[in-house]
Amino acid sequence: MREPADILREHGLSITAQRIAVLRAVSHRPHSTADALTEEVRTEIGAVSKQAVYNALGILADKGVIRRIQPAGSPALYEDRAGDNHHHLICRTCGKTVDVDCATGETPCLTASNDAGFRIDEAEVIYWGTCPQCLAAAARG
Amino acid sequence: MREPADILREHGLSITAQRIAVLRAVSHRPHSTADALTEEVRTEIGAVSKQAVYNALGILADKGVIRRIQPAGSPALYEDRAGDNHHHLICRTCGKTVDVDCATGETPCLTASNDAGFRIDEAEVIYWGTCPQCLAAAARG
DNA sequence: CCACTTTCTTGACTCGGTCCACTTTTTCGG
DNA sequence: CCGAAAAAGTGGACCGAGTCAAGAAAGTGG
Repeated sequence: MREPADILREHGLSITAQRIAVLRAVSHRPHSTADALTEEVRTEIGAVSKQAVYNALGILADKGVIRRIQPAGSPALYEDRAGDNHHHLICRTCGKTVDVDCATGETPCLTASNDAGFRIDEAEVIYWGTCPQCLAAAARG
Repeated sequence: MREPADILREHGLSITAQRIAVLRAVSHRPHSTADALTEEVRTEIGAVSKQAVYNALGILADKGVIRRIQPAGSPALYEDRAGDNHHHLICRTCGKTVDVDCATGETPCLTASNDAGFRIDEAEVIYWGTCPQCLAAAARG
């Protein structure tokens, strides 16, 4: 990821320590919750309000700089890989989340079998399963 | 859907007025929130506690009788079409939710391009877009 | 450097959902 | 049928994630 300040400038956003730290945190720890990112930001700049973090995450997600994913039964996660509409694979046991590219190409799966007249702009895909570690743990008993 | 009481019996669940009414409500109004279903159940049997509804929805979803979907930014929705792993198409503007069958077959999309060693058991797909009505409304301006 | 806009802070609050202690129903063996 | 024992339901407190709102503190542009 490029310099956080540049990214903010390019999107016409004011440049603040909080936003820069949030961007760094997302980039450094993708697939983290707002809470975890707040922690990370605090270790970097000392203090932030939870609101500032939500604010930054919200506007950055709006601008398409970062991406928000909201898996069922979990708080929202944020990642800096945005704009390529890749998908996610989540472990039901430990919650580990990994990126997956879609087999069908660049802007994948954007065609439903029957679109019912909708204009579709995004296909969100989450694969649920069990990660290798948890599989091994289960096998051991 | 078959007789609610039979369904409950088949899954070894006690037969209660609340559960029957919940099943009927889900069947009658698919893609509803727990709250809306509680309303529906109340008109049918007079009163239920919110807990009883959550309880019934939870256990029925566990048994695979109904399916729970949790779109980003919305409370969970429930539907009685379960077990065929179909997908959903949701309007960003009005929230209308419709079912879509997957183009690729019976148990669709269960293969990620790179499974990272996970054992995948479900592929959850949500198409986001704008429904015909909202498109028309936007065009009128 | 100053006015003005944007952002941050703090703290209350909402919403969806869960927990818990207790009462009511169901179920099932006699 | 009847009467435990088990399963569900009730009501109310509670929780976590996220939002709202008002005032304080930057950032921005002339």
